Amino acid sequence: MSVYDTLNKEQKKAVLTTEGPLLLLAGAGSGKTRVLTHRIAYLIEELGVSPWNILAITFTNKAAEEMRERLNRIIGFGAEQIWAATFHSTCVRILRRHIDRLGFDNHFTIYDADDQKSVVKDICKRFGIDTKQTREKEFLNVISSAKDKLISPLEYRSQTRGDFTKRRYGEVYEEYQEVLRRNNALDFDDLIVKTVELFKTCPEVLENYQNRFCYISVDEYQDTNRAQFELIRLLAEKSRNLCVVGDDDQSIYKFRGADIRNILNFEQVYPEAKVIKLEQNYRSTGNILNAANAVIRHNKGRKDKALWTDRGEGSNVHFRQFDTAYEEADYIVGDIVSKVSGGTRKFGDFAVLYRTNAQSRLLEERLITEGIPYDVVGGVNFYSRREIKDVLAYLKTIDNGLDEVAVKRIINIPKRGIGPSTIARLDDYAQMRDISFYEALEDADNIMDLGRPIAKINAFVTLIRTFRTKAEFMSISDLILDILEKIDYKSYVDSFAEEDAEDRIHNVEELVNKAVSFQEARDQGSLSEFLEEVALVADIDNMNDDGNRVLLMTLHSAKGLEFPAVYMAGMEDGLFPSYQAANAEDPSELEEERRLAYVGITRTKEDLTLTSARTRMLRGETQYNTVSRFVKEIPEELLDGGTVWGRKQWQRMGEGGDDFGNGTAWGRSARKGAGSFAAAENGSSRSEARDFRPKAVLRPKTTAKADKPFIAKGMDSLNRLAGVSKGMPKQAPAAVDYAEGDRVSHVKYGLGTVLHLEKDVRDIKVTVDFDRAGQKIMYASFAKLKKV
DNA sequence: TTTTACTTCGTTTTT
DNA sequence: CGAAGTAAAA
Repeated sequence: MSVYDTLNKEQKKAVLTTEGPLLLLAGAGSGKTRVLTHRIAYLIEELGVSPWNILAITFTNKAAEEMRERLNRIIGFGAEQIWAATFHSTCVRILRRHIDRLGFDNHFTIYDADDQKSVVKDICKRFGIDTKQTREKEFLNVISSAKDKLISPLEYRSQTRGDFTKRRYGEVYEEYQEVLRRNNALDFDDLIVKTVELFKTCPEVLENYQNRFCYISVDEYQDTNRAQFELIRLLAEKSRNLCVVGDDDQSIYKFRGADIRNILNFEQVYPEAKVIKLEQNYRSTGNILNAANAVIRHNKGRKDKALWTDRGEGSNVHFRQFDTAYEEADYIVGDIVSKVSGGTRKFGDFAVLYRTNAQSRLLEERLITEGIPYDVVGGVNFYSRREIKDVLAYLKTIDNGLDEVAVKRIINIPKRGIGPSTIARLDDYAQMRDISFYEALEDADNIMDLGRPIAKINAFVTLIRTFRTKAEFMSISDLILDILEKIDYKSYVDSFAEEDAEDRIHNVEELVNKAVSFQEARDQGSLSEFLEEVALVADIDNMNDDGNRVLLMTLHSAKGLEFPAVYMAGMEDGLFPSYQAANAEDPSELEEERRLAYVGITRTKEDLTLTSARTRMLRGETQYNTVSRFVKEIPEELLDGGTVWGRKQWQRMGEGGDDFGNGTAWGRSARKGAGSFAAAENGSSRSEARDFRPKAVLRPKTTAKADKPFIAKGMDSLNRLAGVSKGMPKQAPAAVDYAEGDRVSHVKYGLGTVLHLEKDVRDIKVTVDFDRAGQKIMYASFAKLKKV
């Protein structure tokens, strides 16, 4: 039993409390994952519970993966039988089996935000709704929050009968669901909602899962919404062995429907529930913890608790204020460099956290010029890149012809001369005959007033048919490559994106690689499975910590992670807390921001630095901000304000700064006064070397960003970024100077062995087995492999 | 039908 | 400032 002796008293109690409902209030860094995994191990090894009867739910794939890894390590046998997955993937797995009972086809596709938006856009057009007055996003917000609360279109309508505008929302909601059904598609919220619906309409299916999942645990419980609560409630109804783990102070997803009452009222719903608090923190030093406690104390309506540690005080929390955001970035990067060269830290020890994704840009620019390896988590999701979505739309069309959004996306990609008016005609026809859009395409010959485009449509249908046949026997990666070749995607990309064509092709190659590794992992998974996996990954899931790189991410993405040294940048009122949260009439919005600050602070093990800038460019305008109130909530004795900007000074300035009207100068006057260029250059030219544009050089396009294993290696990568390739041959090389079996090197992946060479229509397809990065397939003209 | 030139508008946060 | 969307021209 020695394994369990490493736990503290409360942790041990939590591990041993296996029967009945259990609420585990686990503060940041209190070892909750450890408790969860040990608890499961205890169930299996000491109580003889079958791994097959255990369900462990998390929010991110990364967390699920970590859970599985740890379980593998501590459980000798059968760990892989434990169902450890996210809410969403759990639901997909269940729905793939049973959704036909709800009138869907089991090959349903999953819609992301883009797809949802185009559905709503289409509806608005048909309903004659002006999307300038009410944006698509607004409708989607309403729909999503209704779904979070398990309110069906019907219920929504009856609840909002009196209100004219809301009735409108109801109509759109209803039609939206109708369209999704026709397209055989589900959005993210539907995954949960439909599973609940399935359980409620098919008791025997529910019972089946109730019998299987005898022990259920849910991580990050404070972030669950009503629908997720209901899902869990149903599953646990029979066994009532439900262990939820959460921290109300870390609830930061209210905007996504998280209902904190799930955790606050747990004991009412489960009167027999036991409650255990974990308050000992094993992560941070005393000063950091006290700072975190001091900040969160300003929130009302939280479960009372205070983290403590028996580690020493550690160093103070650092705070620096700068004139401009450039100087802020400059300082952070410089500080990292000096600590690394001083030998106290390595790059991988650092994380820079910020409120909004846009803030990453400046930091990246500095990091690149300093040649520091870094990763950005988030930003534009890999799978929402235009080029990736194009390819995926082809795959979706092949897999599920009912998915109208996908078909419409690619019907004219590359340009085939099928324009909006033709599509409108096809739409009308489909509507009239009550068939799907794709079926209308197949029926093009019978549509009278179509005219010339008929031939083009037929060609498209034939193309898709060919792909469908090939999909039967081809691997997914080969299918993708075949699609790329047949539609000549490369020239298409060249035509619409001259500058960053290379990056885009690179991204597509990366997708091929993902397909390869997917198939290796799953031993030939189906196309549906691939598309589903792709739809459910978040950016954080792709993060691998084995690179010794500085990490940049939003505070939201940082939840659940920890780092020896953390910078929280942009600690300014108006940015963090955000302008709208600070000015909202509902004080809970500000409290949510404060929890975010709490999350950020508690990511830190040893070194925490808070920074802010007096001036910051936001959408082309200069904004004047005062120091964040969250900084001011930290007691003076825990802070170390540096020599130049002592606390007194910034406090005085902060108070004076209020003249700016909460620190924000929104008016156009600021810009006009400075002249349209001056505003942009002000900050940079004044502070010496900040003007290192042309920006085309440093930041070709956002595409380069999340292309994640991006290692800035001095000039090499700078040249790559600078688009030096522009002068390079666009046309593929007729031959390459390496052959199968040769050793080659790649800018990004390093050394590898050429496995296979294949001549394409206009390029050479190279398969390389890289020592570090594994097997990759790439086009010779873009890969620029060097023989070694 | 496609390309271009111009206008508008926005930033929280994401499974 | 830039992306994205709209109106007009080719």
